[in-house]
Amino acid sequence: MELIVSEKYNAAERIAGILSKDSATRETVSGVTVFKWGGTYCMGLAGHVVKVDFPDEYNDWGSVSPASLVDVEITKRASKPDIVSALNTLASEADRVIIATDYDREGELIGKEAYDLVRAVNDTAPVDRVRFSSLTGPEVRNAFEDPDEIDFDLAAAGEARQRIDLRWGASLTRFLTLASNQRGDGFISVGRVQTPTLKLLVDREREIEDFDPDDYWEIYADLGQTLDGDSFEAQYFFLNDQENEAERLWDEETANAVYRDVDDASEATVETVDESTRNDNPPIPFNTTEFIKAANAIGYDAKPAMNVAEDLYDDGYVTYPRTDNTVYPDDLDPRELLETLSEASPFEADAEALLDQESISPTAGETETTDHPPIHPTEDVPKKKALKGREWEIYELIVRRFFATLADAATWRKLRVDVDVEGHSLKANGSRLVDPGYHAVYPYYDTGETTIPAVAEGDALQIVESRLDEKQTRPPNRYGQSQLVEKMESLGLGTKSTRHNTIEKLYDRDYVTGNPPEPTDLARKVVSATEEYGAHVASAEMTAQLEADMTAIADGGTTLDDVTGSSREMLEDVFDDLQRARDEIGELLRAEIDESDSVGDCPECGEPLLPRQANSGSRFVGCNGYPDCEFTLPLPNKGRPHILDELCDDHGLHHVKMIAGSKTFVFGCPRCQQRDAADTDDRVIGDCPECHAREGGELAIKRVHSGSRLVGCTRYPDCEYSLPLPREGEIEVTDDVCGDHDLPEVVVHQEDSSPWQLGCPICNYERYKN
DNA sequence: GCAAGGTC
Repeated sequence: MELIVSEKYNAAERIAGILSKDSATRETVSGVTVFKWGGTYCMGLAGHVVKVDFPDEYNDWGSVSPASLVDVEITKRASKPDIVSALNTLASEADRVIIATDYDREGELIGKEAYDLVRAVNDTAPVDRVRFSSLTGPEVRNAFEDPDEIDFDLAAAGEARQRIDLRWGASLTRFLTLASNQRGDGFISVGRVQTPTLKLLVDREREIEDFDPDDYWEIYADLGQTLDGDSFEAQYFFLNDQENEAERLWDEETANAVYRDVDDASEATVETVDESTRNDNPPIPFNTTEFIKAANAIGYDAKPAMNVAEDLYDDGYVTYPRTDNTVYPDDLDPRELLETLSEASPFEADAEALLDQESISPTAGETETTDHPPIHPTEDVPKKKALKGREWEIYELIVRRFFATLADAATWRKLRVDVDVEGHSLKANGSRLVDPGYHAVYPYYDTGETTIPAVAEGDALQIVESRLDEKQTRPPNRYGQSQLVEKMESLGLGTKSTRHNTIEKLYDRDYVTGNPPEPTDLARKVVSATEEYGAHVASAEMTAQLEADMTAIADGGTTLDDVTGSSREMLEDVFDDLQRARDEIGELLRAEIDESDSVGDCPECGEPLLPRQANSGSRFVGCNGYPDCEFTLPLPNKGRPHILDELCDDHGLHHVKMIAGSKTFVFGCPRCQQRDAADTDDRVIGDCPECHAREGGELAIKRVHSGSRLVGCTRYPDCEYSLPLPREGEIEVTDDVCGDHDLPEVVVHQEDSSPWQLGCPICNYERYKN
């Protein structure tokens, strides 16, 4: 017996129909419908039927540290038990198995998963792989006549993605969730695709908030043959330094001066009249992104649009809606499809008009793939009554887009008139649609015309009215859903099948609200936390790197283990930083800030000031309003900060104690410490042994940001030479000079103890080292 | 309860 395995039910049905010449019968195996003819069975999977996961004992978030997910083995288990069971049953009896999953990377992995399942119950039957670019008779028959082998390297590339996504996503999600004491469905989710997508929205929101508008002016005049007849609008322009045409005046004085001239004048003289013809080419075929964009324009969000398209596909009315392809395959005969569509009354006239064109040559986009054709209607045309309102609306959009890709270009007549007013130039642009071309069958684009009357060079026109508009530059707009899908596509984030789902997920997780999606406070905090501590997962760069690695795996240039191994090392480093900053991250993410955690109110914005730790490990007091407010104060790096009840008389801030075992000490008011540090002028005590000969660097006693002191080179950061000094006590620089190092001897005066003869800082450091 | 990717 021979077994054919395809990626989905619909494909299995088509393949069975083609290969059996429609003689295949249905049978049910383990509750799954399969197709049978002669000695052949054909079954469809449902995409991935196995799932990567951690071992069961790692499912308890409470008892397993998120960091341990970095190293634990990843297992696979059946996620579609019925289908796996049907495959087992059929595969165990098969003498030959043919993998016919989609012709793309994920299809190769799904095929390899089926191969593993087959091999578990049957270690002898040969397993072949067939690849075809469309589910049509010639393509499919061709592929089965000349079968190939599974590309295990390509499948391994897909598996690398699975493993890396699971490890990073699950471990970081658990870490952030637990660190912020979130419970239940309030978990804080991050991932390679969703977090950079969210960051796009947050970054744009930051841009909008930070936007500083500029004033500018525009000048308009309404011109007519007579003062009370028809008029048209002309706009002032000038040539800027680059000799480009500009309409915006950035200087109020100039704007007023030009406007006075125009306003005082009563006539304009026509200088030039330019007439031209512009071709307006029809749009490219629908891939998923183009479809979502068009559906968006008629009021559908990304996810609902895809849901309707998937329903239409299931009913057989349109081709597969998840595709990157923008080039119709050779086996699509547009004329034949037009004839079929013309038999359906609502489209008859438009289809006939297209069939009457001199030639029919479809447009094509830049992306051509091998798995599915661009979205187009099938030969099976539904009656309008058979569909719900939304379904018909989307179906009509797909039919009309197909029409548009076959239609002629539209032609516009453009008219440009330049006039002179007192030495100033004004222009008017008119446009008229002389041949509607594809617009006749695709009425979704604006074809508004701007009319300008016939004028000739040298004509004098009346200035009916003039206007000085004061305007301001505006911040960028938020991303709309379809723009976001396009941006994701250009960055390689997600796939045709997932982008709309990822956006939906951002809504479900309370990361965005409204439309266009606006990021919530939680989203800003999650993005800030991941930017600071797990930057790789917040950046689209991770995907770019993964794509490159997957290509290398597929080409045999590297291996799955190498790629996942170095990814794990990187994740380990991320966790080193995360563990150190766990408390700070928790505070950052927690919705309500506990007053007892705060040093006081930020003098700049009033938000609570909180002890934090940077990626580098260094501690500081930061404003909870970050990143909007960047106010900080120093903290020592040694020990954990503890907020005391005692308040500073000068600044009203709590004193801070640093808990560090026997080295525990009271740091005091961070603001006083900052002031004192700033007041301490660097005292030069000698030459830098590292760089004085070459660069003239000198050694000075310094107090650094954290409040600790050192002897360091004045050329820091170019020269990093430094020697330690004690934190506490007043430092006296004596006149005694060390014979070995030519530096003064130092004495430290501490409260409650006799002076500490520290001596030459270099000698002191040598002793300390030993 | 975690990701992203298939598909239903």
